[in-house]
Amino acid sequence: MAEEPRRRGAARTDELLRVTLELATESGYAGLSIEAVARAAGVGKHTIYRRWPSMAALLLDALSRVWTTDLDYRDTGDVRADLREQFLRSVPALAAPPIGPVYRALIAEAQGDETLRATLYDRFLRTVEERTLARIVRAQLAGELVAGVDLTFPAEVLCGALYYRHLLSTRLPDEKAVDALLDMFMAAYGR
Amino acid sequence: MAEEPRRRGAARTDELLRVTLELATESGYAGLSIEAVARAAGVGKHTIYRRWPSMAALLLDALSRVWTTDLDYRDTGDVRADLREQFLRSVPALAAPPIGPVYRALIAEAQGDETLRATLYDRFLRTVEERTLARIVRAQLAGELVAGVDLTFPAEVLCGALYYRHLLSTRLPDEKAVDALLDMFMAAYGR
DNA sequence: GGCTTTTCGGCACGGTGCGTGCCGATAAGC
DNA sequence: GCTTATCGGCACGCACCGTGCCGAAAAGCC
Repeated sequence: MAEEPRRRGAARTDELLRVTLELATESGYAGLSIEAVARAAGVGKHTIYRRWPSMAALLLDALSRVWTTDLDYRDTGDVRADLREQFLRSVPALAAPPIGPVYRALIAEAQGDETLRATLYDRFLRTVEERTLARIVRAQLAGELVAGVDLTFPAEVLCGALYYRHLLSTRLPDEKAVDALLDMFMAAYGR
Repeated sequence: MAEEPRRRGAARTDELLRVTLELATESGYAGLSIEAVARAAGVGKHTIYRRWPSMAALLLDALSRVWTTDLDYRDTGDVRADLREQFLRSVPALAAPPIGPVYRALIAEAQGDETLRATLYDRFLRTVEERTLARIVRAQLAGELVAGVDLTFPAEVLCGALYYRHLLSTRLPDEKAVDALLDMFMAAYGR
């Protein structure tokens, strides 16, 4: 039994993030606590507290590891099809472990912590809104959407409608919902 | 010191809901626990557990007491103005105590409890969506909106966009956001 | 290579809330 | 006036929080 030497520093940090995601996958939302991560990693709690001030901070970093940038929209020249594909692709990705449980845990903690709510928005949701905005602005410049309209809020509405279902209902956004959302968007701004 | 006789039965139940709302107003989200309610009401924990199986159940009933039915839309014949008025009116009502803290506490608990999430949706959000739908269907029948379109999803999108801001961002829906949302809705379905 | 410094795992602590069990007291129902 | 259900109070074991202290082990330095 060759004893693995104790890892330290950056290697430990990385391993802790990995263990956190594993734990989220196996135990789900309910099992996510600092004690549980320490136990699963065979680590003292100090080793975690030295790196992150709270469970929320740890979860934010863990989420960053898997919040892949493949949320980028394609640009086939058909804005409706590109939005549709991306929306439908993001639904299972957001709901499945490890993203789903970690995300839910953060949302829950953020309800009682205004600062965390702002951080969560800045690090994840704002990016989603911005990329959505970028894609529809490109469509606007290409003549697919009406010109002369500020699309910032419409981009937010598109994202908001999807997250509303994720977080507040038990129905995930399905094809029907996504199509209806895009119907509304295209009816408003399509040409 | 005329001792108030111990209240029992329905009177106690009512008082406990009142105390819960008071506690939410004074201590906010963080102070909401069964122990805290029992302490504030001068009551044994059993007295609460006998009535509600969990904090979430207690909060749901408490929320019902203040989730006033004044979320009803007016019907002045101008659907955009009626929606706008109602949206702007609901924003501070949802954010302020006691609704704000209680609602946040429920959202937080619902993240780890699928059943609660469904109950929360059924008892509150669905009503909001249905009343919104009813108002815009009336407008459709009155010829204010285009005919022959199913407005179920658009009603959900309207509500979803507002709740998205409430729960996931630090910016409450303001006049600009509501106007932009209504711009999109009217551009899509107005005549 | 030997020494110092930092990080490590392990353990224990007090604090808080959970959900339950057991009291003797008290109000309600008959 | 007597029975019965509910009451408040207290205690328990459990879990997690965030912190402190320990001796061991790795990393860094000369």
